[in-house]
Amino acid sequence: MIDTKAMEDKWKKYWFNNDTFKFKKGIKNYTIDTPPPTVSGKMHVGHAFSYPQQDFIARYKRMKGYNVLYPWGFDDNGLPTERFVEKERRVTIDNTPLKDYIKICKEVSKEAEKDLYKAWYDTGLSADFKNYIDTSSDFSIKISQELFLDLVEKKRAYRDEAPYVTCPTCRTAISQIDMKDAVINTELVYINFNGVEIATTRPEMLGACVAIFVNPDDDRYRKFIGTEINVPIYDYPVKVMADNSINMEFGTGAEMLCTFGDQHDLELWRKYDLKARIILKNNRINDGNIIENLPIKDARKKIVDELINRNYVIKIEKIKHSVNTHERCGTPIEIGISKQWYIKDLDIKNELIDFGNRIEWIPEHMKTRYNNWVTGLKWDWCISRQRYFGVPFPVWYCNDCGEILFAEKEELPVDPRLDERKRKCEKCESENIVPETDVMDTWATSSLSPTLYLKHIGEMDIYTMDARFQGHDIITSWAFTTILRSYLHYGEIPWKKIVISGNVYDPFGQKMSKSKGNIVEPRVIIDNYGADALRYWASTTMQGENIKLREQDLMRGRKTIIKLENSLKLIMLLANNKKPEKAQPSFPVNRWIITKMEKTIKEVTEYMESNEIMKARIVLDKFFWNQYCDNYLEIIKNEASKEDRRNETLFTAFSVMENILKMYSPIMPFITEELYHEINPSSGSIGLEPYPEFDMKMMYEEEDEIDYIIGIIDIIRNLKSKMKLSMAAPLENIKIHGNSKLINKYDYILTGMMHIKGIEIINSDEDYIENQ
RNA sequence: GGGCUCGUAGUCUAGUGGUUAUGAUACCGCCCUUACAAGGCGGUGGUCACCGGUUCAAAUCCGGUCGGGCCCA
Repeated sequence: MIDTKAMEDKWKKYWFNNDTFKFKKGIKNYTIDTPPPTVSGKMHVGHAFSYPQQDFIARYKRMKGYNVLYPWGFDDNGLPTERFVEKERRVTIDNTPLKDYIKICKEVSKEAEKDLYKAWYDTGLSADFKNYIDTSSDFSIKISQELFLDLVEKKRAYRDEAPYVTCPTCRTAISQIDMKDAVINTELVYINFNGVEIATTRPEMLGACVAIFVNPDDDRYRKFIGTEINVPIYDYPVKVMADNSINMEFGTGAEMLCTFGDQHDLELWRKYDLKARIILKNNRINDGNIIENLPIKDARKKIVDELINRNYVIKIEKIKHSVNTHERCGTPIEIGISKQWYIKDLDIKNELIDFGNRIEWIPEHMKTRYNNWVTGLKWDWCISRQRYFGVPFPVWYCNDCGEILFAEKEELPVDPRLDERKRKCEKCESENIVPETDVMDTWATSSLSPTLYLKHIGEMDIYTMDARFQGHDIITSWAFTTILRSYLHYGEIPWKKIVISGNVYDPFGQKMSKSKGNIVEPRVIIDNYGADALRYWASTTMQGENIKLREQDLMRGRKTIIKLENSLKLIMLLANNKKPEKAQPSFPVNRWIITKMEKTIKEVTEYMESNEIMKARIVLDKFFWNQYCDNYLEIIKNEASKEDRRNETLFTAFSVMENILKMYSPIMPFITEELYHEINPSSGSIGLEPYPEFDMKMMYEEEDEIDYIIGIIDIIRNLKSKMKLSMAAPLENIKIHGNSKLINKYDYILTGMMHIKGIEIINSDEDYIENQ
């Protein structure tokens, strides 16, 4: 049996050394916006499932004569990389100078890239691995900064002192994209607010209270609306106000509005243009009264004790409560006020929905998620992060007059934090200049992937790529921000098509996770079954559907590899290892298999064109296993020994085999490359051969006749099976009832294949066999 | 709470109005046959989640119920 590992290594090397998959721009181009995997994680089986799905299309399009741009990249930018590096090297920004910190981040991600690179490379992807990009490289920083300046020019990027969402653990601003809901156990404290009873989950924010809110339909509080009452302990007056969004069922139906307890506070604060009392900063509360720089938990205890002492607390209730948290670390978010950079997008929701509509979504219903997200946007996109490893803002500030100073395009990439160049304020000539110390959100660079890939090869003129492949979990981040940036910079859609892949679950439909211990590594699958089998498995589901990882599905791929190998071995054997001369099909059996093949080519091509890989593969499987192997090859074991039809039959067997290999090659590139070269030793890669074309002229009317004969064969097989005979056991004398004209015409097929010694044919409307 | 999606043999899955519901896998029986036992041939196995409606006709369309999954609050 074939040594899968050696074979795969051979062809990977061949493709790499021959630049087989290098893009050369032509007239018919097909461009793919590859998701750059993040270096902070491992390649998991979800990747091993989704990346082959884009490779199927890349390889198919290449064989269809397109010049395919299938680039490769790594995302090693931003907070995920910082966390990864801090864990690997035990460095933090507190014990490392910025310059060294950045250097270490680069080093560690370069190392991680090497391992990752191999993992992806081993799945047989036909991406241009020689020529990949990094999102943290000078090249990427330059483009990201350039396009940031473009947004500044277009008045789309702005800096503002405004409420912002922050993660106290990561000590940085985050955006709506980075938030996730979580249910936590907490206490609901009922406080007597000098006459009005309010309930709050955040009593520590009491000193930040700027209003009391009730529902206008709430009879209990109607008489208080418009009046002022004093805040307990702090003893200053706040107004009682009414808003429909207040839930009468929750707590007492009356809430205190603090700057800022949660997002709802912020919404009402904006709506009614209230004052701010900021007492919470960096996870600590400082109210200038009874709490001096205490962490939230301690502050909460202190204020509740104080309220109890002064008899303000009515009761305390334990509840489950849903809060916003930072997705990456799980810490509940805080809302503060500070200066941040934003990209303005709330005013173009309609345009963004329209762009979404102009892109083909596969599966289509995934567009709804995008639409829901865009419709539900509440904040402009905050792109500044108080972190260190990322794309720096090309920005300085004048300490004297406050002017914002932007870098010139010529000096990009630039890192104002490290850059030594002297600057003067353009407005007041002051030399008292300070750099912007924030870096950009990773999505601010990832959202530019089409630009990064195309600029990298200097082909921006083919902008609007053909396809983006990605997971549904990042529709609201990567897909959304890419569409947004594409709209803002170019006024063009980023791609014509977006293909969303599903998730991988364990055999019981459970999500794979470390804690459950049900993680399977792609490496193990490749070692046990081969990369082709892994890819075959990835082709067993419809686009966008989830998949369960089950051994038997990998087995099926493995079996197909073996079957392909053996079927070629058989025809080589029949041909004494000599390639037959070219011949036109004239004998019925050959015409039959060619007709079946043409039908298969037509169907497979149609399915490949519409991204329905699974259906294409099922059609091909059926043709290969049931028609070519089970019937055609069985028949020609005899036919190939007859001198007059030997060459034509073998030629047909080989050419059908070649087309089978070609059609399988996008899914199983290794075994098909191997076998194709066995037939054509001097040929180039099968991945660059033309895909089989449907030819109407190759459809022959013998098809129905042979189909009928195969029906008769099935009956004989059934008979032999019932008689517990081997298929090779001779049948002495049988009577065949059926279409005598046809059976007579093709009796040589029946007798040869089924080892029949004596045959009697009786005309009948019904097909059946009598054995004597 | 809102949205999306799924529910078809033990398991996985195809099937968007029309014969007897597709295929894989598992299971059972037979066959080592001049490629392949990780093979071939044959077979068992289904109230198409439930209720109602539209229709000559529903797994399929519509409404509801129940149950899973995901996304967003």
